[in-house]
Amino acid sequence: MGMARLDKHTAILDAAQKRFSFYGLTKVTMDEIAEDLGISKAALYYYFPAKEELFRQVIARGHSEFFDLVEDANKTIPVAGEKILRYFQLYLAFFSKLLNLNLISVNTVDIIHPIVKNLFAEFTKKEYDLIESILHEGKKNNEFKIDSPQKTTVLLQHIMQGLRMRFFKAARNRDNEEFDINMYENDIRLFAKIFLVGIGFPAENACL
Amino acid sequence: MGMARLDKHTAILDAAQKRFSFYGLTKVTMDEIAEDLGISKAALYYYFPAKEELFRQVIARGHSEFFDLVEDANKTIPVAGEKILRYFQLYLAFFSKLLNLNLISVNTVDIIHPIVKNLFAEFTKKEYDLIESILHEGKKNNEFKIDSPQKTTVLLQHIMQGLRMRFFKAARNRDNEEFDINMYENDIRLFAKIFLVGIGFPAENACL
DNA sequence: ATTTAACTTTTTTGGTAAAATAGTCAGGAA
DNA sequence: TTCCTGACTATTTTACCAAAAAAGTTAAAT
Repeated sequence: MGMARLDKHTAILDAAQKRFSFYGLTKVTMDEIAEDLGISKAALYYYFPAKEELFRQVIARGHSEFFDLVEDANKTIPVAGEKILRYFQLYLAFFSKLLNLNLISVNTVDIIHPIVKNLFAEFTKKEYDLIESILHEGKKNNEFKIDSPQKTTVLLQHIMQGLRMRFFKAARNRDNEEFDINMYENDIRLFAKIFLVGIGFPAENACL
Repeated sequence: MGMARLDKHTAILDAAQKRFSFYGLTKVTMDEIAEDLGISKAALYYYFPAKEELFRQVIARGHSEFFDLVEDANKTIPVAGEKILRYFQLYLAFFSKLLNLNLISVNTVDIIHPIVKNLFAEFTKKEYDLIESILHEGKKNNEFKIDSPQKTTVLLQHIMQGLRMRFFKAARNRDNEEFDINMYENDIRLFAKIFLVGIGFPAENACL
């Protein structure tokens, strides 16, 4: 008595995520994932045509979950400043989760796989649209004092990416005594505060 | 009739810098540097006991030059906000120079050489003291509204490092259409603006 | 005190066979 | 048909080693 096809799909993604998030794309074999699920490798290939595709879907699912959360939040928040604040929080929670599970390898891998690159580009694009629309809205409301929502969005993304990358790197060289997820979280929190005040949103509200 | 010992030292550092800044530590041989100088490799070793030490001194000299400029500037500027602004400018100029000369390899090298690591740590330490003292001064003057100069300094450093690292990475994957030193410069400029306003320094002064 | 040619030692590179892993297929069970 | 398996092939990674390159040394010359 088998599962429905969709459940099976989900079960495979879950198992794959468990492995990938611990060891990264290259250090996980399809045999291992199949064994975790108690099926043969060939069965795995019945559902997923390639390892890379499986990996891609694991990451894509994570991204979707994140953006769903963000969009839900934005529907219920009327103030642009609060939306940004909420975005920072969700972003932090999302990447902290990935970090704890060691998705590190995805981001620090040096010879960047084209798949990862594309996923990252997609994520960045969606994130850009999201942030840009919030900043634009905030500017129209006179909540924010910014010249260019576009340029500010780009900067914001670059800073977030930079902090993340920097953190991943520190995490890899463990000898680095400053390696600490709290440091990353503190950075993001303090940055959110300074950024919001810097673009004209009252500091008192920035209780991140 | 040979040069004075110190001039020779400097000439060697210049020649080495030229090579290293184009090709990075690993892709330059001592024979090449010696040939550039028109001397034998053994003569080179007479002045510098090891390749790594030569490399170290090239970088250390660059760092010294940078900090000398910053300290000179700070002596003549009374306002903390202006000092920070000037720091951003000098920082940008310094790393733009390194970037043009392709010191990239130093920063993107994956198996980070202990030498590079130490140099970087020293740079970070000096930079920390410098920025922290400016922020502290600005807080005492009521120029800046910050809770913790220490934490703010750490954040500032992390953001600058993150932006730099992100840029280096983009520069390596040239296919990345966004690779552009102007983008990096624009980021720094806009960030300086937002940061200063964010910590309470009047925006009008931020004419970076 | 400086420099060199010739030397030794260490590191990097290139090639290759063996092992590991991705991916396929003919057929069997549900 | 839909799902799955064992046994297969094709590709990639690893482990090894010898040759080449580069770091570093030394004895002797200026």
